[in-house]
Amino acid sequence: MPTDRNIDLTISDDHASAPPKAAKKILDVAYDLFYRRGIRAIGVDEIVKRAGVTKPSLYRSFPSKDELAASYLRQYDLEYWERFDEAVAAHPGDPRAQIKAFLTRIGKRTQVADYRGCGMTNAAVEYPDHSHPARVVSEANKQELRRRLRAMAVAMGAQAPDTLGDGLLLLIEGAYISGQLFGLGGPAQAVARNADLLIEASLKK
Amino acid sequence: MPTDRNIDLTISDDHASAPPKAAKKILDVAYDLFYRRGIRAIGVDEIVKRAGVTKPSLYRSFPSKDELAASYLRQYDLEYWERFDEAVAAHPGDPRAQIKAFLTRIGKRTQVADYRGCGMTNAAVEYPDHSHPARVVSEANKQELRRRLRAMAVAMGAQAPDTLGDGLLLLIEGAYISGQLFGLGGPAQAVARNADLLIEASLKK
DNA sequence: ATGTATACGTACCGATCGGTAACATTGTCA
DNA sequence: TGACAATGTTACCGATCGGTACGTATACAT
Repeated sequence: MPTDRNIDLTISDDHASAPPKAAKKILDVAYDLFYRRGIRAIGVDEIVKRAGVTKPSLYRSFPSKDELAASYLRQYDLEYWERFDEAVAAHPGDPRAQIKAFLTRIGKRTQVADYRGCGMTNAAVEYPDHSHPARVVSEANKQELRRRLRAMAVAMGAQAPDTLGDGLLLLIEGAYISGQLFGLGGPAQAVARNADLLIEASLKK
Repeated sequence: MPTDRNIDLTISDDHASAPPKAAKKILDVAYDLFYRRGIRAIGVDEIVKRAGVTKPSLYRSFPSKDELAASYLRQYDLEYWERFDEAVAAHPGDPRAQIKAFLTRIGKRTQVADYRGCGMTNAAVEYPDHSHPARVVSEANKQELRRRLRAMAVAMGAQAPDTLGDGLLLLIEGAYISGQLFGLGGPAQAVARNADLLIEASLKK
């Protein structure tokens, strides 16, 4: 009875057999390690050790560490938009409330010890080279975030929707970063309030 | 930005009196490399090679690579507050104009290819461990930034000065990060405009 | 049972990591 | 001239880096 991890996965994963594939265990462990401690800081040896597999197994499922990092971010991307869409779905037709819900959630998440910010943002900082596989995923995620925020600013009827959308993006990125810089009681807890203030000022007149 | 800091070295270089200090060459090169490509990404071998010195020379001047990184950030800190104080000095007694000047400058600096954001912020992302020498310097710098922004929000007569100060910090950090994420035409160019909007909204009533 | 394909493990690779020991060379000042 | 401090030279350390050659175990269809 070696592993009790990933039991939650079996909920959607039916059949009696279906042994937990090495690739999934590797990606799960890599996700956690890469996010919490950084991609460059984690070696493949530690990943395979914590995943209970061996190195060749990793390289049969992923062509390289860089591609494993990109896979981690693709998974991150999926879950990111799930959270985003949840905030959107909670307030249909009310983009201002959607933003507020999303930012309130971010603000809350930053108020925990050892908060590590946004995996996408962190990866971009770790890899300045625009051609790095991980950075490609990260940049695409941020472009999409910008697109959505600007669209919501339009829907809110902002005077200068692109400016407001970008302002919201700046606040969000600032929350991610200052969340991990300041820890509890940091500026990130004020992100939703400031965003609402900014929205208010951008709709005026 | 660190491009002009080597000039004095080449011009005033030795012959006459002082021998070229290895420590300075090392720190100059490390500054440039650490900032542009990241601390973890740069090995000591590359630093000494580019500095034209040898490894023992590095370790006679700096106890470790981590301490060299901290020294780089201490230098960064000095230049950071120089720039900040320039913006302040340009508008005596007018904190709102000081902020605007500082943010306008940041917004401009982000609009260049291969912009790499804030060295302090980047170092904190690279080293989540709060006890890391580089991170210690980084966190102190950010605490000071927060302190100053909040004080300026008070001076501006904001309704909730701590909230405004923190909001400005979020915008600034967002500009640093999105500057390196989006490159030219990114959201960071709107930082000063959004800050002014936020200030306006925070003074109202 | 047997062949076959797939999954996994043992052991290893060369390169690079941060860091050091021991000694030679240089410039400056007295 | 002699002494000192700073730097250079060469060679090395153990650990870890990302990555792989190659043999072994298991599953399944025939």
